[in-house]
Amino acid sequence: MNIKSVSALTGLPAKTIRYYEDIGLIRPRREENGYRVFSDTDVHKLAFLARARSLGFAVEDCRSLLALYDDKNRASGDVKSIAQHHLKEIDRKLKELTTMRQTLSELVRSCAGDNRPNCPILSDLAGHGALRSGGTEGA
Amino acid sequence: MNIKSVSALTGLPAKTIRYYEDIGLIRPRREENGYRVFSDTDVHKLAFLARARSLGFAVEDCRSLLALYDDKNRASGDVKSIAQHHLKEIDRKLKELTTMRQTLSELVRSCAGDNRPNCPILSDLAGHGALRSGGTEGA
DNA sequence: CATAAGGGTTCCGGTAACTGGAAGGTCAAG
DNA sequence: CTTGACCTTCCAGTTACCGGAACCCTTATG
Repeated sequence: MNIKSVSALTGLPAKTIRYYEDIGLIRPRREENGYRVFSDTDVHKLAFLARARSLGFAVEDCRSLLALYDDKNRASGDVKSIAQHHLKEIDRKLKELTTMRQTLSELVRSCAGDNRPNCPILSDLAGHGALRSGGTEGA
Repeated sequence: MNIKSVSALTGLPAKTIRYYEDIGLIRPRREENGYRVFSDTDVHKLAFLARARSLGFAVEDCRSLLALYDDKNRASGDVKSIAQHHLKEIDRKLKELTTMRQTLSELVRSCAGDNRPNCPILSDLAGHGALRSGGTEGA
């Protein structure tokens, strides 16, 4: 199986597949002419990676997950631990984005969005920095 | 005002302030000895940038926003347009993260997380790639 | 006067996870 | 023999910085 077919099969761009080889996530054989040859196992691993990445796992997490997957003596606790950590990260990002969204949507709502210069969005951006003092010189 | 004070005042690391100068967001004067001297205007701009960045605006958006802020003949519509675009991006990310969170939390919940190897998380990652066919060679 | 502390400066490299593009080899078809 | 579709490697760029090295300036102190 050549890279194009694997790409079609896994949904991963060929560039990404080469990259994954570069960083040692897979080790496809080579033909005489230098072309990569992907075994079913390689394809399976790539599909695994694609799925894990789509769930937002970092590539290094994916490496660990893949290793655990290969290890038939693994403890599911190790897997769960990685997933929980990732889940926390997601929650952190969600919280941050939600806060941003809240503020930003209020600002957008309050802005006329016409030809006039008056703009609550800019006022907020400019005004929030309540600089205590320190300015001893002019512009 | 030297960089340390400005850093304390704006909450931006000195490194970041230098970076913002590098990419042309501010242009502080220099003393004879090469030290940066920040005017009140510089500090104000940096506070503006800090606030905009905290709302998730990309640095290039910040550049545009700063330009609009400086332009007393701006149209608030231009500002609003940038903000709305950013808001859409935030919504996109929120949606993506929410989907991830949903799947991931189910997987985490379903995993025993003990010493046994059986793991629904790994099963999901491995199983989702329903490879249609194509495998003509073994590993 | 030497030096140490605590500023400041520039420049280089690294981060995450790829993506785009150049330059060029391989292979089957016409 | 050339065209076109593959494949290869390698280099650069992306985003928004951070860490660290190597070095300068200033002031205080023994």
